[in-house]
Amino acid sequence: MYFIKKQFIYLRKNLFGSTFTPLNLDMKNTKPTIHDISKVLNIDSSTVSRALNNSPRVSKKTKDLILKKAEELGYQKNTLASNLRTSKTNTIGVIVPRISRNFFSSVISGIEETGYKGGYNVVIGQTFDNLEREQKLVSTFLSNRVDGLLISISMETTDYEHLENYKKNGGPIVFYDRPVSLKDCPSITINDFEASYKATKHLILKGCKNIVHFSGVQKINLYKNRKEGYFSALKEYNIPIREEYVFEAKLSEEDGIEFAKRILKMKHIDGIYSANDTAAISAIQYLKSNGIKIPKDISVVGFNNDPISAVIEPSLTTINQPDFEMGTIACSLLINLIENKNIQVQNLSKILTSELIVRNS
Amino acid sequence: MYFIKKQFIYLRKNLFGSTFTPLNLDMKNTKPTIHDISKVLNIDSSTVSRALNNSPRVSKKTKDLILKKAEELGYQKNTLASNLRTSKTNTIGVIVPRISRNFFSSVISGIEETGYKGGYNVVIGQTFDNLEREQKLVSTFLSNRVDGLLISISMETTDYEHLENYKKNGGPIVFYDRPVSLKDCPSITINDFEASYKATKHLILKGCKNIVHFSGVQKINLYKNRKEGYFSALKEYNIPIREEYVFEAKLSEEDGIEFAKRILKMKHIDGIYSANDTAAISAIQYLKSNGIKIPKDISVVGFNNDPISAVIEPSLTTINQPDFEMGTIACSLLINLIENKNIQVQNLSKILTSELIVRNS
DNA sequence: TAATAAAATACAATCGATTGTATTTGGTTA
DNA sequence: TAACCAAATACAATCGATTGTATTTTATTA
Repeated sequence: MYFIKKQFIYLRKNLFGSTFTPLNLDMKNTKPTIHDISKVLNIDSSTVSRALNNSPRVSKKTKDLILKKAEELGYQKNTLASNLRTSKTNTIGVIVPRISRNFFSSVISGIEETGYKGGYNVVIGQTFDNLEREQKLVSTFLSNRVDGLLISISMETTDYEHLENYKKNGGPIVFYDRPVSLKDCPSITINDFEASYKATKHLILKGCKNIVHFSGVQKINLYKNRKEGYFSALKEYNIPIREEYVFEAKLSEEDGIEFAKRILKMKHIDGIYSANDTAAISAIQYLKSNGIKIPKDISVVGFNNDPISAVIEPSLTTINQPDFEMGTIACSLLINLIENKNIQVQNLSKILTSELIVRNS
Repeated sequence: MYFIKKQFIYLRKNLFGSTFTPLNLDMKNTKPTIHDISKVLNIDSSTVSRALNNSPRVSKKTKDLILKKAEELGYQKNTLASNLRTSKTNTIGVIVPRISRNFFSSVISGIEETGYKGGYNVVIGQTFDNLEREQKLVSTFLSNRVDGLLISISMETTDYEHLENYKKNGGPIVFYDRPVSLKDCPSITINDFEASYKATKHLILKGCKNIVHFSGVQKINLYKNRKEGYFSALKEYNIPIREEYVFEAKLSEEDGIEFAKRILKMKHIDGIYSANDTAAISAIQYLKSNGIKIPKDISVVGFNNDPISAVIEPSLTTINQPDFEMGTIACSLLINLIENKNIQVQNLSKILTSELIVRNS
């Protein structure tokens, strides 16, 4: 029996073209498996597996033998098989609105850094702020058995069934930047309220009386909090709160231009606090091209500290967020949840602090 | 036998807490499989599998029955098992120097777009221009049995063993932006030579006589080609080629500043042609802060058409590349290679055309 | 109605690694 | 040297879906 097996291997390795080759199929799949190693060395595949995983149940002598042969044959573990058996993929799914936004790509870098250190692969998907895409991504991640999910929800997301489904059948979820209050799902966010308060106060102290606020979709807590912070500063300085001073949109470049047009019509606006830099910057450009002097006529504060904000003239006063750090913290928290199933999820959420960067706008 | 099986299912589904439950293990893994459907309906699992894959070998009647029950049980295919059996993952691996660069995130968007349309998941990894990271990523993609690879190599990559290994044991490779001449691996690039020629010519026609060139690592063809294009324009206008006018580095922000310092020392430089916008922009800023007028004293042309290039003052003349398109073309070519194993790989490479965008620098 | 073809379904092996249990080997003690 | 224990290894089931082959059922024709 042993001899036959050994001979079989021999044929397989050396007589490809020969008529003696058992099956042509063998030519396709030349990748060696633990069974190949097992047959060549006449050692059971279970021992081979244990040796490759450095189990204490295998003697050093056979371990060396197996490792050497594995190297020699160019063996590489078939992760698919391993994952199937252990029902663990060592993969983290990341869902992000769009990677082209500097803030998000920095968060991703933080996530990857921590993920790789912890032995996890990181898989990234973009939603482009589209709900359908988000659902599809979550579903893909679920059927690919990603061990856990890091997500910043899309602007269109109001229904959380896909997330609840993942939580139930997939694994833990950690929200970052744009949280959702879902049972047992912690979130890593920044102190939007305080940051907004500081930003608005900065404008007030510079003498602005009529400050508009560029805001995003209110279903996203982050934008609500930023609006509240803006209100709170106005209140403190006895400036009347006027709902018509709050502009809502997706805060794209086009939205910024749209808002700038509105401001020109309103005539008496002297301050802008925008919930992101993208809209602030396009608004500044439009206003400048229409003869408005920044900051003489209108002062502007943005949010995110995009690289462009330092380059535009005048350079943009904005809020800097600990983006990379947000990624590392969210990721290590998620890994913690994946590996310690019985952890208490209460009080795991974290609010990071951001800072106002005063520039020339 | 049948009855026992059926009863087993019954226990499993309804008597969780009961002492009659066969095994506690069952409580962990509640995700239904085709075997669960098979048992409940008393239909063989092979038929269930075929029904779910809409095989013509199953009658419409049983198909409906199975699909309904699958829906009812909340069945979701275990992709791991499927992938293991078919040894296909329907996944494309993308390796990118860094996603934070606008050019690359646009390429990725193009790749995702095409990938999803073709039924492929897209997995992204960043190298940060580090060889070790690149090798690790390729190895991870290989052992995760990604169906094909799209890669823009890192600046440190001079040895291609990891890629050859993937090609041999993994699947097809398509290069984009930064190609490597590896057997049977086509590439999608842009006409760097012509674009550079045009950019340099533009500076010459504006009256520049002493034009320096910011270049990248010469091992990367792209930078070599851009340098050649620059030389070729100089030659055509009988401007002496001076090797000391070519600055080489990784073209980071810091490199741009470093280069600007050199230019200040050289005194007589009146033109800069940079192989990317990042370095061009930081150089402009440094030069401006040192009293140089752009473009009066020194004219500048960049490469990439980063969003910042339109915002900086003066706005930067640069080369716009069809980034999104590069992604879609590279991806559909790769899918083609994955699905048609016997395709002729000759002449599949493609060179896209880019255009000079004249602004105020 | 019997014979036959075609359609529908069941059987069983497989993908490659993991892991609980059983068996063998080698060393130690009485 | 027999008895015993621990270390090392082998056996066999399993993860969940797929797929070639065999069998059963149904429909069709003579």
